[in-house]
Amino acid sequence: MNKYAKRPASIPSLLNNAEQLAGLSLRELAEMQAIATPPNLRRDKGWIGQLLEQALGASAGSKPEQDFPELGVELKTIPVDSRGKPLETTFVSVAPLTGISGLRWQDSNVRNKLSCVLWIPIIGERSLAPGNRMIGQPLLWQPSTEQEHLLRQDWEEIMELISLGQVQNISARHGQVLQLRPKAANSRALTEAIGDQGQAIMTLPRGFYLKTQFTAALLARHFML
DNA sequence: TTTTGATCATCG
DNA sequence: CGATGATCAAAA
Repeated sequence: MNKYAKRPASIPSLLNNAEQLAGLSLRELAEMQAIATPPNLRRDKGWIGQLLEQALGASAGSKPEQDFPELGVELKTIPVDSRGKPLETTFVSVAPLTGISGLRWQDSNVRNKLSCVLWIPIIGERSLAPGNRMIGQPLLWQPSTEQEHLLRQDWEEIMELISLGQVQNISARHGQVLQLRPKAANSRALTEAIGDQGQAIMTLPRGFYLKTQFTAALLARHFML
């Protein structure tokens, strides 16, 4: 493993590359990549994700698609404590707020992104400096039948409310495993949505997030193997 | 401005 | 002390 990471040609090779990173601290990986380690994440909230993307040869930059489109794999880092429990909900994708009539689960961004995910746990409490956090054992995951059913139910319920102009009445409590929450740099960043009379309104952009209970269960299965 | 990567700050 | 809602930075 060096700083000139190649795009893996296959899923097994990607998984193998990820396994080679397990046990390293983020500082060690950053040094191998010749990337500076920030003292905290206040101004570098995407640092961990970008570090792993580069190390594994993921597509550069921001795209609404998967990180490894030719493999159909999405890369996600997930902060966990020393017991492997997620510290945060996991962002999945921005929620479409307009032009959603006829949009089906099968064609949704949420399903597309979650169809195959390479999870990389990052072990370390918030108090731990980013460079001292450790890379955990990766997990290649595809939703089970039950998991996909839960995701679909939540997604369909939330999308129906959005299409009915109820965006502003949806709280993060809707849904069992998937939640809709604001996703914006600040409260002034607005996007178009449907109002309760069917009119166009401006509102905060929203994102779909996986609840910690869901990701915890998903990781627990792996850690117990 | 919107997408990516997320963490921060506060409340019950 | 976990969940919810708010917010941060970079790239395109």
